[in-house]
Amino acid sequence: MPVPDGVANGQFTSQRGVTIHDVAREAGVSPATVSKVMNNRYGVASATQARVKAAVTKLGYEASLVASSMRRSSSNTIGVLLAGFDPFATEVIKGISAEAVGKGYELLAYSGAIADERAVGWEHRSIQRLGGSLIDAAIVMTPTIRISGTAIPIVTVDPPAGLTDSATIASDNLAGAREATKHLIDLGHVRIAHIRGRTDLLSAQLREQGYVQALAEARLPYDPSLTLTGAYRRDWAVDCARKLLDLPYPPTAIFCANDWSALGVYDVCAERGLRIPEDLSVIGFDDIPEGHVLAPPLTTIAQNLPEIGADAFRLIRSMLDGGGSDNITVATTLMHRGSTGPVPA
Amino acid sequence: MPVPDGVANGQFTSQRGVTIHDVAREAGVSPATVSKVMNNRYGVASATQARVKAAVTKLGYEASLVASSMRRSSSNTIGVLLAGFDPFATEVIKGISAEAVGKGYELLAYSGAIADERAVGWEHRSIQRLGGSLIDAAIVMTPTIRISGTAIPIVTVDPPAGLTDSATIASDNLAGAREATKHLIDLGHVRIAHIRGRTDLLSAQLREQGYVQALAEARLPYDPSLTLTGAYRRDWAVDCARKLLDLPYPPTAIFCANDWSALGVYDVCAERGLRIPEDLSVIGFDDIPEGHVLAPPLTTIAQNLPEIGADAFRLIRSMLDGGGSDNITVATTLMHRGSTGPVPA
DNA sequence: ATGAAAGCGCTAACAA
DNA sequence: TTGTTAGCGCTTTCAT
Repeated sequence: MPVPDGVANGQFTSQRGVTIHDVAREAGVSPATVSKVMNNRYGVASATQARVKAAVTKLGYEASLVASSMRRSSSNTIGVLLAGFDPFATEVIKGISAEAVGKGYELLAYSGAIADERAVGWEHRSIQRLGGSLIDAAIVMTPTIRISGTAIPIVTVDPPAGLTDSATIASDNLAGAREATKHLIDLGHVRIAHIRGRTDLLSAQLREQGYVQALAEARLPYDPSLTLTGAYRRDWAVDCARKLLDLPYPPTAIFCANDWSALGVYDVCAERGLRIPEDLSVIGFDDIPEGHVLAPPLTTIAQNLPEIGADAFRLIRSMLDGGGSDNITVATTLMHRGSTGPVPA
Repeated sequence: MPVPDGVANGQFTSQRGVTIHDVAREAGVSPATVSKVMNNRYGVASATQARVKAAVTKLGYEASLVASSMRRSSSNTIGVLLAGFDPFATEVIKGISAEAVGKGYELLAYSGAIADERAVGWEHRSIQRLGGSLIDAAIVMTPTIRISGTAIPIVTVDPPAGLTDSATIASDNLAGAREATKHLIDLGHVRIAHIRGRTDLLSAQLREQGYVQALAEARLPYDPSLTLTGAYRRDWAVDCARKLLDLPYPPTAIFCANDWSALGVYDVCAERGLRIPEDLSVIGFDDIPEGHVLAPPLTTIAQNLPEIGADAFRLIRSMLDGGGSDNITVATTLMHRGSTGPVPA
């Protein structure tokens, strides 16, 4: 194994990188002066400035983010706090990142729940550990609990139920669910089932509510036996679909609270030889890539995840500038593909 | 706007969060004792321990990552350094994150190129700023330059040309390109063009090399006029495709260095009324989602991005444990979809 | 215009 | 068993 230049022993022990003291020594000035030059403060002779800059370039010095953010109040960095880099979080991050370009902030995505199994409360830990020094503000992705009493501005993406007093961004789950259900109604369906999500999550509550509203708006009867809990899980949805199809008067269409649940419905149709959409219409929510490659491709309600991220970034910036909190909702889009069709004759 | 508990004025000024001193005061001990309790050091009376723990819980204290990593040598955190959260980087991160679960490390993805326009050299800056204190090691995504003389172990994903002396992970671009070309040859094609990528990148060089090798292995003539530079860009590829099809003896198949280039070929076929694959076979590289929804869906060489991430994590861990550097190559997969077929009669 | 000194929050070494 | 001291790298007064 070749030794990189500048590393003495090929191992990476306590080597600390080049510090402000190294630059000061090289330039023959004090660390304070180097700091002034680095931060463009007034009161440094241009000759000294040049000497320091030369030393900085020669040594490849960059101020340690840790040390400077510890001393300063602001680090110019916005934190994105998440439990793990799942597809939802990463799509939102792409939106944050795109919006952040050229705005003068660095982005730092921190996944602090990976180390220990403390699943609940990771967001509090992450905020405490990074807040106030390393990051000036945080965008928290789908937290498990209410966050309160933080020292920095927080924007919550996909908030838990009951969190309306702080800044939040989420898809318009209510309108999306209404549109999904209305789509089935427009196709002539009258007996429409709903496989709902995790009832402890606000998103699932709103999607169910949208379903109920759409039925009411169309003056269609609401049959409680047609709503089962799939908990956003494919395996649970399989059970739900079986029960639904075993009903004496089964539904002709199912609105699934998410695409994973819809996949479960596909499974059951395959096992029973039911054709989609001829025998049963299926609509999902989220628009995951897996839905595209299904046969037929899944009709679903797409979330605009990058837009959620962009909104989150704009909101956190405005809060950093002294602006107030807000609760933002992002429009969804009906993706009419192959899994929904007219009611069977 | 409601005021979160614990924040005095509704604004988030210099509020610093709860420190070790607050806990010490609350428990009636010294900060050092609190530190010992937090880090499970021996030599603390169990009564004191209980008192400190109670104070910690009451105040919701978590040690500042910045302060502790500044004092310690290790922070237990692995950094993922990137220019921005693009699709390539995020897919790899998913793999890193999945592999990191339960291994006792935190993950910190830092995008330091967003703030200023210093496109080249962002990786050096990020390493200097975070290395040695905030992160114990770094996985650097597609750097623009050679990295050398770092104080911490570095693994490079998708390295630039000429970087073989340090730890690297990349797709097996050579074998993938060979397989793509061979696929076309097996279909009976003899006149196969190549729209190559950015010639300054190692990946593009290897893909072109694989194309040439496959031709040689099949004892097919290599015609330099059939290789044009698309620079991984759709618009450039459009020009390339036009030139290729205007040739007196045009190719019957095109191997594109990436899927974006293949999209450009699709554009040209549409504008000229050429059918894919009846009139022209097209194969790409990367397997981006956009390729799935094309008509016909794009045949391509899929990179196993999550596997690249997982390998990167494993390698960096082994280096942290004193292991040596390595150059790892990850297998690609031919995705035979609709855009390649037998040579036109 | 420059440098000395203090201190951000934490931990390791040492003293009591 | 506990507390005191020093210092990580940096920035910010405040002297000089």
